[in-house]
Amino acid sequence: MMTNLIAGLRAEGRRLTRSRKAILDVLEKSKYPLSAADVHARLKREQVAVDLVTVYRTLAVLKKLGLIAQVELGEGQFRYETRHGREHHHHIRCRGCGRIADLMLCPLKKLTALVERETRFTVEEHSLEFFGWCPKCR
Amino acid sequence: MMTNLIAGLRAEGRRLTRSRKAILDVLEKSKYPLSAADVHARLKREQVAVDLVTVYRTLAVLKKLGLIAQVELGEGQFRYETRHGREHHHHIRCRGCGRIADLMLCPLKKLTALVERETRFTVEEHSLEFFGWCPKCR
DNA sequence: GTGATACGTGCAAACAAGTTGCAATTGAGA
DNA sequence: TCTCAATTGCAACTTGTTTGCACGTATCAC
Repeated sequence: MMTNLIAGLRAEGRRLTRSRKAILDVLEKSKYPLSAADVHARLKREQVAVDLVTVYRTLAVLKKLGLIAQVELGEGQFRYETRHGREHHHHIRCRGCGRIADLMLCPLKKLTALVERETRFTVEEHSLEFFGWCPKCR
Repeated sequence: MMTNLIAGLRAEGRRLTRSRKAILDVLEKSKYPLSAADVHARLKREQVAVDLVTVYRTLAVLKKLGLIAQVELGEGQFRYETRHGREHHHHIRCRGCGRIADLMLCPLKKLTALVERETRFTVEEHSLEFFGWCPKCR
């Protein structure tokens, strides 16, 4: 949210701009993760003129600040969603219509520790996605 | 493996070709999932002349036949690995060097049932990937 | 408030991954 | 061996994402 945005940007000597606010705002309002093109289209719909390139650059900044998360759902593109006010969660995507729903669960705490022990990697993040058919497409 | 390949192809009125054998073979030999470009490079190294386009088309066929699985590891590209002789498993990828290791575990049976009940989707597949730092890059 | 400066933006162009159209080639059944 | 549809290679294209550069503008010091 805006407080975090300002603080995060400050901390890196970066600036708060109209575009950044607008892009974060679009993501905050969406119920599911958006692609760069999605964000761009929504900004246009709201009469906010921001270049697609700026959307990409801004998403990179917001991601680095930890304000948004990058998600891959088997589409060959990235999607982004806010972290603000949302619990850690995962997604399910319909193979028919592409509908995406949130799953407010994550039982991987213990598993992460196990993975670290087994592989000697330090786990920083994980992604868990389900794919299937929604009621309408079944 | 070849028997499955032949049977699968037959069943769809498709043919067994040198390229298809070679591509499946490359995937069988790899210890980690490969991108289309990786497969292409390895074929070239083995003096097997196959166009990159054919690699893409073949990967699509093998995937449809269920002989290989498509994996996304946060790189903005797809990777593929054989299913033959390998248990269902997941991966961990190093944020430093990109090294990919297999994780021979998957505790999601129960969770899948839970997801189906909650979302009313029919779950067909899931992906679970970890990201972190390998011992060398830490 | 004003000015200086480095960060941010738009536009065009480049890149990278993956796809498509089409003519030439080839596997597999008759 | 012949036939014919499936397969392949090549070129061109599409889509998603990144980069270079000149211009614009937040922010800080005064």
